Amino acid sequence: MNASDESTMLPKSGEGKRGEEGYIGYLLRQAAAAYRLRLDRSLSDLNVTPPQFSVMTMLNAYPGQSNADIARVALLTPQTTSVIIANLERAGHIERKAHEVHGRILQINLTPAGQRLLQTCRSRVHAVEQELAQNISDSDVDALRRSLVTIATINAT
Amino acid sequence: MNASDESTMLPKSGEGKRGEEGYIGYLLRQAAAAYRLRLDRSLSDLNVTPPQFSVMTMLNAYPGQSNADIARVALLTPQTTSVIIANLERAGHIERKAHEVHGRILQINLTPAGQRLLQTCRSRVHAVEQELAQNISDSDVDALRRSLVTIATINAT
DNA sequence: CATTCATTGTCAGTACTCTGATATGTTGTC
DNA sequence: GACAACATATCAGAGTACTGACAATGAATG
Repeated sequence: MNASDESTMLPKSGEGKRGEEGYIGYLLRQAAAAYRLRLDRSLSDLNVTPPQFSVMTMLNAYPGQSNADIARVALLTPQTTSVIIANLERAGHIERKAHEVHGRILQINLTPAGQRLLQTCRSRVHAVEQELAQNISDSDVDALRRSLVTIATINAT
Repeated sequence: MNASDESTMLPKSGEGKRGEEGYIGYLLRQAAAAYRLRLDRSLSDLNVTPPQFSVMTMLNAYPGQSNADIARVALLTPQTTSVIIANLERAGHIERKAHEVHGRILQINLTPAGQRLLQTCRSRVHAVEQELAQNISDSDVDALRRSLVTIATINAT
């Protein structure tokens, strides 16, 4: 049951103010949440979250980075990445060792188990990505990527 | 200082795999995080967060909804909106009262103070929205809205 | 009427993400 | 060498968001 008697006044998702006429921030949040949820479920049996997959992908491409490096690349704060990296370390997917020269820096690398896990994750993520691309025209996908990069870059502190 | 000796190998944000060629989920997450951060800072002196603004906007448009209603409209779980609504209630921006007929439902409404606050928030959010729209072509904004609605709606449970 | 089912609200637990603050290590300047 | 400036890591606190589980209310079915 609905709380109001005029429950028919509630627009359905994707219509009116809740659709293409709404705030961009609102649409952005919902789209990101929906996509993340799909990814979440697709990776849930592997006990890997989308942010963890992101960090592992970066460490695979650029091994030996520090927590601060990861934070810069991911456009996140060091405190945030610290939590994600701590969870990855606890699960045995990554290892940290002190930098030879710089005593305070901790260099991070994927463990062999982490590399194998990353491979499995990658195919899952690709599948979700494919599914998405099939529901949007190619030209819209191009515009989408362009716009998202712009939004992410405008005020990237 | 950088953790690796080949620090120049790190691509800058918006370039290569970190740009228009990367995962859509990755771009989506970064764009949503960047936009949310801008909104966060623009509203910080009012002690209102973007999700709280969303909920207040919905309650203004459709007064008397329940927590479960809000969750459905916002495409979030009731647990999530419950926390947001509890914070809004603690701050005195909203009020909850039992439904006359249905004993368990709690209907939510903005307080007068909450309505005034919403007006202030709205102008701030509009400004951020304007700033964004100026950096993206009109046709790309249209495609962006279209794509975001599609993504948010595809598997909206 | 009794049982079942769906809805509502909420508790507990986990993870992600921010701000603010603190301690430690490196570098550059005097 | 002493000191200031910067980078790194980390602690604490708050808000957002999920899954899983539970009790209470109302509706539907037998």
